[in-house]
Amino acid sequence: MTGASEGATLAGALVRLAHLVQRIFSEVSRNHDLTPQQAQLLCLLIDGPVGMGELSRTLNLEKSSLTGLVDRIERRGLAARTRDSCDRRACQIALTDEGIRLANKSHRDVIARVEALAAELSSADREMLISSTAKFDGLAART
Amino acid sequence: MTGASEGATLAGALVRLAHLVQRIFSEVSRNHDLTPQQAQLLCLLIDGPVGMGELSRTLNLEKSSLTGLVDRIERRGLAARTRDSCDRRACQIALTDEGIRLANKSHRDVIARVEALAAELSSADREMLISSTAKFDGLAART
DNA sequence: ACGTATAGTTTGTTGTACGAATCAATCTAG
DNA sequence: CTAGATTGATTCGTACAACAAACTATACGT
Repeated sequence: MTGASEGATLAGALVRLAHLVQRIFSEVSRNHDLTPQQAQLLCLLIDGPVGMGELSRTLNLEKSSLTGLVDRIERRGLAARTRDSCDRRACQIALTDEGIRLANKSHRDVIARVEALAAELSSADREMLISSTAKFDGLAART
Repeated sequence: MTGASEGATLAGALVRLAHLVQRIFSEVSRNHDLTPQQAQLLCLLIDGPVGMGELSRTLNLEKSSLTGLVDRIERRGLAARTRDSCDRRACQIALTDEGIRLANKSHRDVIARVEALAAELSSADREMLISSTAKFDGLAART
């Protein structure tokens, strides 16, 4: 992932950055007794119930993998399946109260940790970082 | 991971970015019949043999987890353990010829995919992205 | 109504990751 | 120089993650 002497290549910097974010995410998850995947799922549900199909797409997970993940999150009482009224095959995954609590806490913590790291950057640098990464993300969205 | 309506927050952009890099990494790995973890290990060994201790630290993995990962990579003939001459407890993990081939190919592919995405950015934007992410990585290194 | 497509689950397998216990080599006091 | 602590790595048991293929049930088009 690092390796192969990339001093200031774009890819190198981005890969290191991804690794870093990943680590933060893992640590935060662990602090809340969640796996990174479970925390990620919770965060994805913060804005409201989502169907399995959409989850599968945004998480890049096979439907079968997702079933298990949701099973475990449900077994812990953090979310629940509710049958979709329009389509009786489909279901929506919604956070429980406990799930909302945990999701918000995790989300908040991740943000805090990232912001803490960035605290030493000048606000100009922060702006640049935001705009350039956002621009990059934008490119990817159209793929 | 996304969720919670962060329009242009720093953390939000970085998390999305990490997710994106992660996805690229997964796809490339899969194309070479590797898991992301295995590919990451291979890339880490490109610059030469590394000991278990250092690997464990840079990968953020418990020693016991690493043992299994190296086992599987070794079973596929991509790397080999060699006892350290100075410390007979320790061992160095070195790529085999086949491992070198695969590692380089994977590494190259990841870079290519990232660069392809960034190709549409103006060179000024690329420069900004590089310098700002590198600066951020630099901050984290001192943690 | 029939066939096809879609949404999710089940099943079986491989890989990932941890912690606790273990083992051997090394280091360090005394 | 040896007893005890430390360090580097493996083993074992367990839980989770991820996939593919096969399957169930609902929805939809003609």
